[in-house]
Amino acid sequence: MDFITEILGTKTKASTKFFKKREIIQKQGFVSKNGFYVKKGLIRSYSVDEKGKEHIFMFGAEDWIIADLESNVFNKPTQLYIDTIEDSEIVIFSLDYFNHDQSTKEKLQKNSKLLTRRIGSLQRRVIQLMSSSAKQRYEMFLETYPLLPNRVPQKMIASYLGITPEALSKIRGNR
Amino acid sequence: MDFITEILGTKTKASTKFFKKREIIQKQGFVSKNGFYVKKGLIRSYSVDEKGKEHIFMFGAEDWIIADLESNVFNKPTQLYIDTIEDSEIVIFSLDYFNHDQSTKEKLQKNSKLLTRRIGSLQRRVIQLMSSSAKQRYEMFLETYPLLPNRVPQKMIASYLGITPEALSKIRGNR
DNA sequence: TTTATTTCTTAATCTAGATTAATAGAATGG
DNA sequence: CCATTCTATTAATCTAGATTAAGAAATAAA
Repeated sequence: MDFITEILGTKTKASTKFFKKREIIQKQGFVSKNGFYVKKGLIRSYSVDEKGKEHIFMFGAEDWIIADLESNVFNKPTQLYIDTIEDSEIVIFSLDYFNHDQSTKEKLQKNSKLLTRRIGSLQRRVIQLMSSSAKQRYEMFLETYPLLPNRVPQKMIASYLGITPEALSKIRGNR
Repeated sequence: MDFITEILGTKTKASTKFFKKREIIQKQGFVSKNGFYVKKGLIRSYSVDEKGKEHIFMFGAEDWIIADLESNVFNKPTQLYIDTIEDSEIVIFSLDYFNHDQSTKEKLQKNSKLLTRRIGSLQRRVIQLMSSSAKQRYEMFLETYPLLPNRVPQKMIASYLGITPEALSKIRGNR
């Protein structure tokens, strides 16, 4: 049994779907009600600013959950696009799930741990963005996600780091 | 009954303590096991980088919870100091609470909502840091926390925004 | 394969915000 | 109350990273 089933339970009507590379899973502008569990493949969530520039919020490889909780919680249109970087198999499930009665205590506890972990990484990300240089952030990225650079184009890594592809190229070339 | 008691339950041995302005509640370098609920007053969590510069991660006014979940979850020394900006009354509680059996389903659900909300704001913060100028971030800060500027010195707002006091002064003076 | 499109690199120039420094105003403490 | 220490402002200078532009390398498509 995979990780998401363990949390959601077997009775949940979460549907599994297959997406080709570059397919859009979620568009900016709607209220987001679903979470996406990556069974296989690689996806990303990103916002697009007024100037049309993309900012990658998160990568999701195997066993990760991508969701726009900001949109779901505050009930406002999502700022995040979600699309696939590789052909992917995705489990789509309702984010309201844990607010309903179906869930058991055990599952709720597992979910709490999951959420807490996510807060932990976001906390670190915020502190990093505020206090580290682009070079330091790139080095930390490589340490934290050593396998991603093989699967993700560099311009997307730059976007995740909050810098331009040109700046990343400079850093990598040690200039 | 206040908000934190509602979540923790009345039987929990959470202790309430009083702190004077500028007292340190938590020091960088230890594994953080406690959360801090602000009953009255104002506190902040912040990291200090290699150059000795402070970066405010979060303000906590009445009814907020401040905690270093990154430290607690990954069981490593906290990067965050926590101290008081005003004289404060703080409820100190164990972060492991929700992993134990004492909690009820209802309380776990409340806690999940809380965590989800926090993820929502952190998400927004990350996207903002990546895609908005200092001026835009300041304007959004004023919208989101209209009451804080009356209680927080400007240099701390600058620190929260990820800029220097000089830069904030420039922005405010419209230069 | 050849062609078209996207990605990466390099270099020149520009700019938001950092740094440094000096002054004035506000808060704090004896 | 005055003296000290913090906080905010202004201005000059500096720099990390943005922008612009162009060519090279890699991918995809035909």
